[in-house]
Amino acid sequence: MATIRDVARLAGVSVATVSHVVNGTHYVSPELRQRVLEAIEALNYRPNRLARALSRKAVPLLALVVPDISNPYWSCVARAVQDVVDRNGYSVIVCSTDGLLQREVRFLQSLSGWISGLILHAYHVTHEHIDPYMGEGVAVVIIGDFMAGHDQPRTWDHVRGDNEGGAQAAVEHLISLGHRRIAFIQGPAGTPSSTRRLTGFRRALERAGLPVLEELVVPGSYTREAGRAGTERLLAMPEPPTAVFCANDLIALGALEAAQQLGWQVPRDLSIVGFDDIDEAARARPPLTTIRQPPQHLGAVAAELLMERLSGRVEPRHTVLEFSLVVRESTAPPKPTAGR
Amino acid sequence: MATIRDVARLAGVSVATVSHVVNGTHYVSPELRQRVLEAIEALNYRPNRLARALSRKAVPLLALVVPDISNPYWSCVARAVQDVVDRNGYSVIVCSTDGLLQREVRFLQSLSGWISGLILHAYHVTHEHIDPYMGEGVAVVIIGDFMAGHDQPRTWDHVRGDNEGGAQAAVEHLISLGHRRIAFIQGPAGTPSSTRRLTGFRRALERAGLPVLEELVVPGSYTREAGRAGTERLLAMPEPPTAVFCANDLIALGALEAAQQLGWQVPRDLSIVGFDDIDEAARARPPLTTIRQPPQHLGAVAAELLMERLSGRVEPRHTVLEFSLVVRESTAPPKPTAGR
DNA sequence: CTGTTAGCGCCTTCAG
DNA sequence: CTGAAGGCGCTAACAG
Repeated sequence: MATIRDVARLAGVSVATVSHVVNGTHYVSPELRQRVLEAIEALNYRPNRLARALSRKAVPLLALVVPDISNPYWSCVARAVQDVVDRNGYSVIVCSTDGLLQREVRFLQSLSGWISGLILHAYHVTHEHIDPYMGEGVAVVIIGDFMAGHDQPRTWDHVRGDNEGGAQAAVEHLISLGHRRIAFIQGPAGTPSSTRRLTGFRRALERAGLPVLEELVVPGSYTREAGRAGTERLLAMPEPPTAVFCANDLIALGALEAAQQLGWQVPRDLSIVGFDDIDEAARARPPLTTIRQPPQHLGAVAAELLMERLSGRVEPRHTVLEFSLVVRESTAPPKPTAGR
Repeated sequence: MATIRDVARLAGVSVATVSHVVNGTHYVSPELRQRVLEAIEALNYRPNRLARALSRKAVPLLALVVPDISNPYWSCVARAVQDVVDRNGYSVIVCSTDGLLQREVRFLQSLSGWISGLILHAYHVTHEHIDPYMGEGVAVVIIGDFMAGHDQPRTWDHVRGDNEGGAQAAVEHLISLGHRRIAFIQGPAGTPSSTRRLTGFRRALERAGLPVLEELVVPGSYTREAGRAGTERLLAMPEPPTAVFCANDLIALGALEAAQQLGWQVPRDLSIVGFDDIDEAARARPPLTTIRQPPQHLGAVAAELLMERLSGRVEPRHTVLEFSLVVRESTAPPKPTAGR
């Protein structure tokens, strides 16, 4: 590997000049510039990124840690992050943890010291896990809720959606349509987002003076399959629900498929509402009523917070994204004869 | 951040001594050792990985680039790689490309210069993409087939399964059971693995003197959903196949579900065979007949090749993994009355 | 505008 | 066994 000195020697200039043309950090006369460029070409010189980072005291590498990059929600977040970050000259390493604490920690470990910033959706990980690995130097932004009962992000930036509020609004929409037997298909057990969406679900019911029917709250995960399974189970009940609120759009999409396959018409026989408003939600047939909290927005905001931090801001910022209810065609009043 | 000099000063020793106790690279008297350890503790000293890497001329970071980490096949490969690599003191960054050339290239770009080794399943990427980014210094091992028609891995290590042979064996198994109308649900269009499995499928048919019925070769992707969809399509034909060979186990699992949901009994009404033998294959009901080519093996071999390379081997190695046909309970002779 | 020089933080001979 | 000194490849002041 050729070094900057080799280039300087071949071009007959000093290393500083080479550095300047490489980094565009200073004016260099066209002639010298040309000679330098030729030398670089001839030697196939590539700056050593390690040395550069050590010298600049700044690593142009960022990490994004999410539970499941194959979930369209997260891949959308990732894309948004990359866009913002690219424009600022950083690269980002995306890590998928499958929601496993062990893998979350492992990533932090192996990344520690190699990145200057981190965007993290923490299923499990909390301050005590992160602090030892990510010291002073690194900027951390948390996306999504921390576990309830744990310390909330303190020194870091934090951006999250309003899970409780969104869930509540979704269920209130169903109630206002006249639904009384409303089911909830949950996300992965014990995760902050799903837990909070459940809270919102309960609250809406309580506020309307409706009972929370525990048998209509079924476990799940953030997948289409879980939506299918949960729906099949719900619709097989002696007294099935007339509406189902799903912890995210993927679940809702699965619910839609399952219901249709079983011969139920949506929304005539069953209303379905999702959460997030991923791209596919609008493309479903019927298009999905959902809580809009676009992942690209989340990703962009998180990345921007990170950029700000990296360029000097010190006081932590805590952002709650706004949501909106998007009423499309998967919800309608229940049939006059309740149940089936 | 405390540096090694701070520690040395506080402990009243030289930096070399600190370095030796940190790295266990030399005997240090118990007394000094203790003092150093205490200083490290007191200062919360952590070696700067960048500086260490620059000095040692060796980065302890590796990357694994795969199309889809949420696919159990690849996550299994990843786990195997991590195990091997961990034992050797390396960390590995896992990147999921979704099979997009753009993302493959982007990773190479951003990783270039930060890793000392790379394990890569290339859907699209070839020498011309990789060479510019991964120079002399980095060890590359390719897993799986390169695109046909492109240069095969030259200077790098290469480990792959026998896609053609495996597919051929699978189909021969079906033929030997008496099947004549055999369908194939493909993987993603144009990918090396799926293309080669199709070749094996064709060859088995041809060798047995059977016609290749093009309408029974349906497009797909390496997902359960594709298996479902393909199967629904096949079984809706006026003259449906009596057996279906799936480009991987995930597809086969989807096929199984779809067939059962449509009221077909497997294997009585339809034989199904998969490829790979992921863990779920044996747990399916009925357990899946498949081509065993265990991903953990692939991962382990790839990682070991990488380790060897990193510790000095120079001549490239090219390994073809053996496969075996695992006959379980998803295949049987066709019903006497062919078709349905 | 260009060249010289002193680090960045660590490792590693090489004397003592 | 321990400490001093040089170097990894690059950047950034600071002279000239």
